[in-house]
Amino acid sequence: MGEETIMAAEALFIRRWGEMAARWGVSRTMAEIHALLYLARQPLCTDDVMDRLAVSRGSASVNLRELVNWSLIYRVHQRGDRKEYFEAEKDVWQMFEIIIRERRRREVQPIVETTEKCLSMAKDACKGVRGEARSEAQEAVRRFTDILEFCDAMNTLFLVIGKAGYAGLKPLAKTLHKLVG
Amino acid sequence: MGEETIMAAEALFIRRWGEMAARWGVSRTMAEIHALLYLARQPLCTDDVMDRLAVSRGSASVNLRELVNWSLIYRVHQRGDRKEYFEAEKDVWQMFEIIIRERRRREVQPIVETTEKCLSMAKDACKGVRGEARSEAQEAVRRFTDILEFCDAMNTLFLVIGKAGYAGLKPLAKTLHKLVG
DNA sequence: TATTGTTTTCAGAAGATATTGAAAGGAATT
DNA sequence: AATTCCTTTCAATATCTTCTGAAAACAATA
Repeated sequence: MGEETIMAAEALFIRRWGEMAARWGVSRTMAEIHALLYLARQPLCTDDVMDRLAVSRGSASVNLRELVNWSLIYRVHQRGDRKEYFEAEKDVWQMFEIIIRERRRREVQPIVETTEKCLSMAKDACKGVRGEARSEAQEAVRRFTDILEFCDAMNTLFLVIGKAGYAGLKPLAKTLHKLVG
Repeated sequence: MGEETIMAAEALFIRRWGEMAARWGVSRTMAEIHALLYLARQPLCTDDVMDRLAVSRGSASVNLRELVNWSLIYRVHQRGDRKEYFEAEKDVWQMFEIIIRERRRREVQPIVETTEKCLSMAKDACKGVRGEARSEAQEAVRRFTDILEFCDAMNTLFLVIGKAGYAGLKPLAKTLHKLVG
């Protein structure tokens, strides 16, 4: 006992981590590899990943590269071995920051830019018309503005959280608790 | 001019909103319907949705129901009309709260529960072994604990944000800015 | 340079997810 | 009770995503 229990716990965690990721638009295998490396005590190579997760070499290669792109794992080398090994970022707060930063850049930036463009179009439309059509345009202006203001507030919030850092998070939350009631 | 510009702006926004959602694991059509209703000045019926987005009756029906389940849109009725109409929640902050609450319940709760179970397994494993195997188990305990502590901190944070409400968010962010430097 | 070990690529296969459209189900009206 | 209008359901289909495995590319060593 002991060894097998650990393996079972790891397998359980890896599976769930993958399932969760799938629901957030991240490939299951990529997340499973990430979880495997997060739990591993030493760097693993492609074959280790293939064996532990039963995936093909192609899939392991592609997903490992993607994880390296996200900076969630690092390439490391072992002296006297030609193989490449991979090691996960183990700091959970760091992981969080990386994921937020990347997803914001890739997935919220575009919607913000589009909404800004839509807002400007709606404002133009306002000028050109009177009556019913105008009040419709004004309504559109309001909706787009609401979205943008929300994004702005969230932006500030994450900026602050980032600055606070992990250490600062708990005291931060406590302070807020008082502040807010 | 004016009318067409507004339509163009709305179409642009709807498309982008759908694309973004797809990357967060939400069906594109469902998000497009949501965006359409968010922008609409009056409630729309199933046929309106079918016409504007060029989707089938089945798809419209399923996705509308799902949006109602999420409480992101409401069923409304128009006097003298047997059709059902749908109206979106227009308060962006409310939308945000609904989405966060639901996704947490559906998608983060499971990983937290699993991790708790994994932690307890790892702790058990610790007791049963000595030497190398034990230090491996201890490492696992640390990793699982890190995840759980992070989730806990995030939990508190969102609790506070929820309490602050939208009105409170901007002053909150400002206060924090000073607090954090 | 040939050999050997390793990683990457990518066309085709498999799998997962979303959509369609027609039929069945409900409910108000005549 | 029959008709009409509207919504839901679901099997078949289409679409989109991910994986596989073998070949090509690359790189270190002999």
